[in-house]
Amino acid sequence: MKEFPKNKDSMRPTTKDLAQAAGVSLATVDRVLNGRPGVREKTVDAVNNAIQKIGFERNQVAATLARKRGYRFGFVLPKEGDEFLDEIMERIREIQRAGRAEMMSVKTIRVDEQDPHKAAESLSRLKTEDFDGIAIMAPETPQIRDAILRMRERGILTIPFISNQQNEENDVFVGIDNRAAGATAGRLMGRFVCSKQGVVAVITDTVQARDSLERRLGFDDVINHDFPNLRVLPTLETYADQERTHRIIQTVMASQPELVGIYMMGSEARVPLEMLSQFRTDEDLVTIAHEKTPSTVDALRNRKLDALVAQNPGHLVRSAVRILRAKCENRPTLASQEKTRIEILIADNLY
Amino acid sequence: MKEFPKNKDSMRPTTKDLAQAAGVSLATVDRVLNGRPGVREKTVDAVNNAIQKIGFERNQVAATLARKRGYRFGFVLPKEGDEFLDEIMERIREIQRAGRAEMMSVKTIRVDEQDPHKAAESLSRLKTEDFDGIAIMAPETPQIRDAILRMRERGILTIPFISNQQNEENDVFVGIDNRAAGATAGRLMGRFVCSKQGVVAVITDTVQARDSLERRLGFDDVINHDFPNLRVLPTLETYADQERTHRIIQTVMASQPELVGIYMMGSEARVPLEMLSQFRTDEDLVTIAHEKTPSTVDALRNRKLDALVAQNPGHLVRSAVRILRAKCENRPTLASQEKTRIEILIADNLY
DNA sequence: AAATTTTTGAGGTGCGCACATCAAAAACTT
DNA sequence: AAGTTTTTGATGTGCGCACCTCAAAAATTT
Repeated sequence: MKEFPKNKDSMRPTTKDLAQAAGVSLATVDRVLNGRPGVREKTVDAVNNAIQKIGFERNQVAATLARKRGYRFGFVLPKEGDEFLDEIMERIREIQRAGRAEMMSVKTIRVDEQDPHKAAESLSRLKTEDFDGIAIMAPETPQIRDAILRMRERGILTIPFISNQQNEENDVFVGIDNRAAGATAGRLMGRFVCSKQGVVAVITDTVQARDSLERRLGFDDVINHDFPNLRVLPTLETYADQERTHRIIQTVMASQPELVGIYMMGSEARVPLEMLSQFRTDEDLVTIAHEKTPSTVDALRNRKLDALVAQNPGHLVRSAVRILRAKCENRPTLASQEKTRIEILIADNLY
Repeated sequence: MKEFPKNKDSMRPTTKDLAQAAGVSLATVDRVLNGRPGVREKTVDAVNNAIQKIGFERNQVAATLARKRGYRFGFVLPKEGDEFLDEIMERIREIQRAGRAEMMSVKTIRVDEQDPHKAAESLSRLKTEDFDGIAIMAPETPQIRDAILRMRERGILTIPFISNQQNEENDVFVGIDNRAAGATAGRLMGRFVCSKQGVVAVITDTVQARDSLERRLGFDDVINHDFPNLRVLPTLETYADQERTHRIIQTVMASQPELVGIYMMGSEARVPLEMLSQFRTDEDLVTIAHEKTPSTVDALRNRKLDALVAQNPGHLVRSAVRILRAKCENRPTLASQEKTRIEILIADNLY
């Protein structure tokens, strides 16, 4: 005689039910569910059919508990960074604290971005035994691309983080579409300038980075297509150097009387903003920058900046972790949740 | 002789370690952790001190598994709704599917918004035994407020969802600051109009809803303060009636030659947008609406709409669930994650 | 001091699954 | 047909905690 089910929720089929439905033992169910070897294809099919038939879904809570060692993820980040990177790291710290209760540990690995060889070497030191998955934010250099490929060959799960690596089939990528981000900045610029004739300056750290290139493309697309009254100057590179930034801004302000807008295209707007507030006399100059950081927020509040095109650092970090975890557990993700939005921030929706 | 720890991760203190550190039994630890009665205050303190001392943190994975009946949450939603509500429901469906694997069930309860008595009655039928927590989206009427208070007295965990209920100490509220949302719309309107002289029309379903009132306040704030060239007309109410919307828009277009902008303040922009595309001749008319829905997205793409001020439905739903769950598990939430952002959408960042 | 109440301890059970071991059965080889 | 390999089954253990019962100990009352 069968026992009564303890409650309605417990009606969910378990591995035991699955074994029975498939006509195999629990051991075989385990082998199939966890992809262990030594099972005939026929048997695998039988189990999979039974999964469909009874609507079995693995209880991830029980599975995680049974794994003992929870999940261990890593974030590879550049050693030197700007305010935006600080935000990212703060969010990683948040998830480190929150993850403990859910048997998840998160570590950061800092690599030297300036030296691709050292960076690649750091990557090659990462061991399969220590990580279930790694999110990598690194510029696109041959050394690093190779290092990532070798990591994959070693069986480490990796996903690109914020800066995309080109030739990968991008089944996943945590970050924004930089071309669309540039287009967004372009349209805001066009609308805020208000059909005045004029020129627009574009400033960034370096156009070497693919992100910068893509943003510029998107920006130009929109301006050329929809705002013929504006002319965009060649991109000015600061090389993250304060002196140089100073000179550049001084020069462009002096030599371009028709200047109506400045687009700070890199993720480091702090220094250009400082310079700008020294020179700025024309209250009508439209300024747009990227990323929400203490200095951009401040500038937005003080009307030194008109708009910000941003990606949410907390979302980026949590999305990376969710995606890695889903991959480990062989689950799909919620596409709608993992698409990182291009946010527009003005003084009123700074939250 | 002590055994070796199985691995580094298992070094996390367990309830057993806690019991030892506090000098009490496992049973007492359980009583304290789960707030069961019959423990002297002194003992409770001893356990809490030990928690601090050894850095104990309950393993939520194990706790959830041991609870057997996972978590059961509910969403109270209006019976009749617009496209925005459709989006919300779609996201609830998503989380229903995803929640199964994590021992979480989510149900929706539709109530008649038009009839506060019936709505209140529906609420009073909800039982403690069936729900661990409920998110409530309902207008602010005395009957409903009472019903919610009585639910709380019955010991049901509730949080306001999207439409805030006034006099609550808002320790939690899932939704946006509508005043800031209105201000955001106001600034976009002001900037997009480009210092032209003119009047702006404001359309909504009904100004009865607190959301509408607050948005209008924020909108007026910004326009009055920063855009003296604009004059905002009294709010036009459509009562969600197609005929009436038609008349209203026809009238305002005909009687206001200086009309430079229209702010569609409610979450139902579909009908006004349809009407507008019939009448609109002036390409310079600036139009701003709320919420990302099929019709607003379409309008944005076709340049019938200049900007959208929106809240992300998926985020709202997931945030509500995370908050409810955290409350059940007596955990804090990540403040940065649960603050719903006021999004600005234009044609280029529609993702 | 005895009776009563309150507080605590000891111990067990099971959630659903991962992971391990060993033996038995089935499928191929020679 | 005997041996070899592959596949499957039976069975156990434990992850960390919730939840339960019963008895013992401590505190309080009479």
